Amino acid sequence: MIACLNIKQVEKISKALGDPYRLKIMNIISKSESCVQCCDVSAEFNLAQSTMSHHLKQLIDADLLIADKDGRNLKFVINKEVCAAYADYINSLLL
Amino acid sequence: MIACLNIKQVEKISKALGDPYRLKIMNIISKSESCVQCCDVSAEFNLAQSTMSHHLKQLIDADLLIADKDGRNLKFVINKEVCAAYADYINSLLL
DNA sequence: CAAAAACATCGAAATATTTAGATATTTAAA
DNA sequence: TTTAAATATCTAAATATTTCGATGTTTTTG
Repeated sequence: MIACLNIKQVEKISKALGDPYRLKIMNIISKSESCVQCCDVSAEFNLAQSTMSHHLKQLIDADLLIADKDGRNLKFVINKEVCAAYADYINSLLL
Repeated sequence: MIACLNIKQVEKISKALGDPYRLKIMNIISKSESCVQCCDVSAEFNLAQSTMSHHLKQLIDADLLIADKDGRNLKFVINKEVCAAYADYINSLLL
């Protein structure tokens, strides 16, 4: 039922999560009721816009976030399927 | 019931898992029936001994592996509690 | 259409990680 | 007790990542 990730995907996801800013971004988006915009996320950190863009790209490239372009804004949601599959992979290590 | 990890621990664990060799090490140790020795792990890879030692250290420092010194050998097992707590953290992102 | 807003991309500097070789330490075996 | 085996540590080179500023693109607004 849950998608299965290969080891390369797991590596990429782990790498994406291995940064304090990107972890916080995941938390912010996870906790928000609705979609979160890029500038909402940026506002939380003291980082250049290009840096934030880079971090978000890594989360999107790892399929942890789904980005939806809405005019000149980007909105994000957690990719629940991939997060669940990743958690599943980790849990499979302890079987 | 499951231990709760803080964001710094999650970052460290993610970083530790964000490398192909270290992921493979986790898989090898996970799949093995009994304890795995350092030299067993090294034999699977074409890496210098010092490099392997470095990778194993990172997994141990992240509390993903428990090392047990047995004479001049090191034996490893998966730290199931920490792995489970990590998977739990990931799952908490999709609530 | 010109200006502004939101985001992406590029280039370069700063920093961190990976890797190997040399050497050290600890324990077992001869 | 010398030697060998297993692992750790140190140093340095190679490589990768992070960060910013400058600039580019797209879309909205005046």
